[in-house]
Amino acid sequence: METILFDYLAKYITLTEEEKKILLDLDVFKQYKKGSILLREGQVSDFGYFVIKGCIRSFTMVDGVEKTTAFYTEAESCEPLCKINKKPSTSYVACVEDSILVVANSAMEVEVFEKFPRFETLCRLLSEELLANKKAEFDEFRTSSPEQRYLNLLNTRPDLFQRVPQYQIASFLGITPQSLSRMRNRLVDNPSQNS
Amino acid sequence: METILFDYLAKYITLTEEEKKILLDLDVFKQYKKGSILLREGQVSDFGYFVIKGCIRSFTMVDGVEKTTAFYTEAESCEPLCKINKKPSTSYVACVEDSILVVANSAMEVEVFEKFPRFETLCRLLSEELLANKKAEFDEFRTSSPEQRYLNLLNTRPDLFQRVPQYQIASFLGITPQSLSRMRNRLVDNPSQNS
DNA sequence: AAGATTCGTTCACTTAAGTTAAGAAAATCG
DNA sequence: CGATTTTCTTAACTTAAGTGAACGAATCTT
Repeated sequence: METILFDYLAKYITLTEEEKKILLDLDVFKQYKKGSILLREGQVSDFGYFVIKGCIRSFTMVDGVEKTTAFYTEAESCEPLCKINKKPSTSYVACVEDSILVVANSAMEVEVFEKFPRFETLCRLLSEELLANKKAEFDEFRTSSPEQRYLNLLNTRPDLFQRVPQYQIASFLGITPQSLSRMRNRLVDNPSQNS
Repeated sequence: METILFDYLAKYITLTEEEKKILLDLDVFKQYKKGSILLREGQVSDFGYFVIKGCIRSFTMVDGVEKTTAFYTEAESCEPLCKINKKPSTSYVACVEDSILVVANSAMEVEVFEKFPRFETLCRLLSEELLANKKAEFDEFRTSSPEQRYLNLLNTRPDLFQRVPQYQIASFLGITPQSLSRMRNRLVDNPSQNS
């Protein structure tokens, strides 16, 4: 179980056994059942989540309708906005599947940074990389049609279609479930511009 | 001129005079004329940009058409993806106006981190905050119609409409210039749901 | 100031997404 | 296993965005 976390971190720095122990001693591995809500609108929470196994999603409620804004699966991490800006959350975070997560708050991070200063470099690099990736993903979204976004998601995250209800994928693509259903028919009837 | 930079940084940590001097000694303030291209598709560059005065934008070329993906104005910073992943850039960065920028690369950052370790904490916090903001902005985009995005941009960055050609704003909103022009007419004829 | 280019608007037409509603299919739960 | 709830699909209609083309206005250039 820890190996998923340490393999992920190994891309940035190699941890010593002692450093690994510091992390494990924090007792950050938690299990959640499908449907568990980790963060609610209005809450101010300090916790971030790293997915060991399973899938979590964030969404907002707009006029009583869920709008899914992100999916996080194995080796991805979710840092809610309210953790950074300390304001009540405007979104929800919930488990799409039974999940095992690393759950940590800012106090735990500071504790680790003190015992183990290299960890802050790691977090900086990680956060810079996540930012760069998020920008690239946003650029892609901004410059694509719903159909291109759908085909792109099929290529980049095919697993999501097996794990997640379609209406959640639809709002993730910025369209209604009806449009997604219709679009898929269009594409099988006329499989022209699939990449 | 430096005050814009230091005021910005003051939100995160208060710099000593000595620390300020270290930054100024790097000689990072540069002037560019409107239209200057800072980064081209295919280049691998290590530089990031912080806007002191002026406006820069990033865009990609898709089938010979520019797609604007970001505008950066006073006290905003632009870290191109190629700086992080060291791969050839897929996008351009250019000056929309005559601009004064802080231009710095990774080597300069490392130099500062060594002389002045608190700067790394600052960069981590900054980068975490930028990531959180980018996610929020993306969420907003994803869950809005083009019209809502336009009204939202009018509220949040009204200055852009004075500084930037409309066809660039159109692709920033994810639509064509024709659609934007049409939409504005619709809204003045029928000023119903403006916030 | 004249000429060239860029930019914004308009128009007619096509295509796709939103909306509302209904029902089928699948998953969940007792 | 059957009942209930959730999810997906289909359909008819409405609305808005994409496309291609044309033209005038604004802006650069020299």
